[in-house]
Amino acid sequence: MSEPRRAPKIGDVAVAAGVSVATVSRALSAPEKLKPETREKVLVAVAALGYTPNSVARQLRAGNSSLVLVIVPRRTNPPFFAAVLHGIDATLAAAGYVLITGYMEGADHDLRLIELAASGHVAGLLTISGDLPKVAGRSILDAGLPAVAICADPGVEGLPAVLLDDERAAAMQVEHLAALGHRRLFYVSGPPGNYNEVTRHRGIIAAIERAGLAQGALIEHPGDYTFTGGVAGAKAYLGLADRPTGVICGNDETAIAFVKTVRAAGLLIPEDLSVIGFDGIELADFCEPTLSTIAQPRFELGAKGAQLLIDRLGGNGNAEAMPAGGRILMPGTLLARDSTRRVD
Amino acid sequence: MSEPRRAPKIGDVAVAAGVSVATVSRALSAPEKLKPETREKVLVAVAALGYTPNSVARQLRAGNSSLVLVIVPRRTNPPFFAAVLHGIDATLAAAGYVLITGYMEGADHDLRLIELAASGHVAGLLTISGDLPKVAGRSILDAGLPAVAICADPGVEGLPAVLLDDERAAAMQVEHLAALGHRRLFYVSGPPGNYNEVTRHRGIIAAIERAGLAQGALIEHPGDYTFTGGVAGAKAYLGLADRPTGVICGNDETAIAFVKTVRAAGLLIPEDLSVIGFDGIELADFCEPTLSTIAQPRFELGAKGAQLLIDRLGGNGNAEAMPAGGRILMPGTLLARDSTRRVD
DNA sequence: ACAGCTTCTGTAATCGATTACATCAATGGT
DNA sequence: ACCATTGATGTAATCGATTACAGAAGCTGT
Repeated sequence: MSEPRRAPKIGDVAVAAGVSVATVSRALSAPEKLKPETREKVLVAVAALGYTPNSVARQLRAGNSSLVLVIVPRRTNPPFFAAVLHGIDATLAAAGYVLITGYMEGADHDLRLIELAASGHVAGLLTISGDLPKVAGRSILDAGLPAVAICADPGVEGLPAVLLDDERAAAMQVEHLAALGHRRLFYVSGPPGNYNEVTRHRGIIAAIERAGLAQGALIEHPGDYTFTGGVAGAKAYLGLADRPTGVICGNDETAIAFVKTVRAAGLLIPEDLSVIGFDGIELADFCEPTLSTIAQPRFELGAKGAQLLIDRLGGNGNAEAMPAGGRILMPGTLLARDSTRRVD
Repeated sequence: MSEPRRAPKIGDVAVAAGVSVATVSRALSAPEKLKPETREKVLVAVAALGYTPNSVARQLRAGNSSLVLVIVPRRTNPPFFAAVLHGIDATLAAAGYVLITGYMEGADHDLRLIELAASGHVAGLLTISGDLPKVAGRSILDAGLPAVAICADPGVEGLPAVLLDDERAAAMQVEHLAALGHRRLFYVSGPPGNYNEVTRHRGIIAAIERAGLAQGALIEHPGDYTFTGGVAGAKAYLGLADRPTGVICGNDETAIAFVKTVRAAGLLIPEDLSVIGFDGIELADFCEPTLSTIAQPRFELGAKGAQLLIDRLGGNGNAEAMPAGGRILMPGTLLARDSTRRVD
């Protein structure tokens, strides 16, 4: 194995080009300050040596990082978060930033994320998890990094957030079923206490009142946004003496598992009951029957959140992009497909 | 808004503890060299000031990074890669490393990854994409970082790889269908040229020969490991004059979309045809009918690959963990479910 | 021809840690 | 009682870049 030769440093380039290190540095980061022919000489040397500036050193001196840490909840809903991350990454990359994903996991692990945030490596913070890493009294926000929340609002003062209008979107689930004549509803929720769950629940309750449905029109079962949560919800539903005809699920995975389970028990969808999901992942259009759902603008949520962070990093303390209250709400879209229909 | 006070530096701690900076540094990274009471004094000051070492400075001086860059293909198969990433992250975290995900995207974007690898920030490299970032003659491997490939072998000399035994696993797909009496097969492949596709294709051809099936027993249609690829494959299948009874799909998403599409055309599964997928994502057990597939040990692939990299980073040039040839193959597992059955 | 400006480039300080080396006190062997 | 050894800590060099400041060279106007 050939000894991988030492990476060239700025001094090597300076020697090769016959100039000083300052000139090399300027050739790369402030070209307009150099005589064109000098710059050219340096660039030739850079290319010849295959020089890449050591950005650790650069960062130590100049204090500007190009890394953005994204806090992602562990192990739920990969197709959903993948799309949000895509939006984030595309936007960050266009502005020259690099994305680091930090998965929430548990105390030990989260502590590492907190230290990473305080370590000086990271320029800014995005979170698409409602729960921020917080260990032994230390929060990841203590580092004082510019931060933006996406998809879920951790409810921290002064933390801007780009959110789906969850309350409205959940109301749309109810309104869709109510419009189809369903008078009693079953709801397989998200994890109790979760930001999205709490907000959507509020929207559901309000919509039920507005639709003039009865007091006890809603039967709830706690879920967790997973397939297995959907199965559990379906079993609870099947055990009911008098089953509602409309079913609202906290997300698409829950809905798909719910559908699968009640069909296995002999029920027909949408003949016997209607089911509506939430999120609008690709899969919802490839399951049987195709799933009615509320589509979130996943890519756009990520992109918008990333853009907001970039604006703050750029030092533009512009209120321009940021409405009062620090929240941007984006609308969900009803996709009416085969899993819901008019009640007989 | 209160001015976020300047992060404390090692000098501040030294003053607070009444010792020198060297002592503070040692208290944190080589405690055994200090008198216990001195160390204690320093730790108290550290806690009081909420000091976190600036790891940019540490890294510049000591040269040891704790970041590992993982190259992930863009936008295919999130549930699959999420599980592999989970295995990677869990293993890295246990050893004190932090994961950076770099999505492959296109020339501009990939160049940034190449520069990141050369920038000194990163300790090592993992790739779960068969294609490595390579732009204008520069490869991400030029930086000379310790690297390990997972799931797909980029075919680079000296690059260790942790792989599924794709050839064997694909053969199992054929064997499963052949054992059920299917004599003619349809194959919706992965992207032509892709490492996994090429390897599995070889396994399929070999297994067909061993099973004594006829020359033209296999009809192939190129896919791309996505839902839409599965739909396209199904349409091609439906257009066939004399349809094979056994269908092999490149992955589970392809299979699910395939199933959905041919059922919509009125065919019954498994009565009219059997379909087998590949990967073993959760969803395969929640679709209709449940999907027979080859499960990959996703978490373990990631964990094993990460462990291999950690071993190399630790300086243990131990051949112990690494067999000759630099490849570790892990077996797939046949999950026989409802989408396949004995041909009538 | 020379003072006063620009424009370009070089010298050296600096970012915040780690660590080689120096220093000093305490200990032990003879 | 003295020298060698060990242990604990401090001083200062160092990692590889950026950048404030200084100096040199080239113009301009009088």
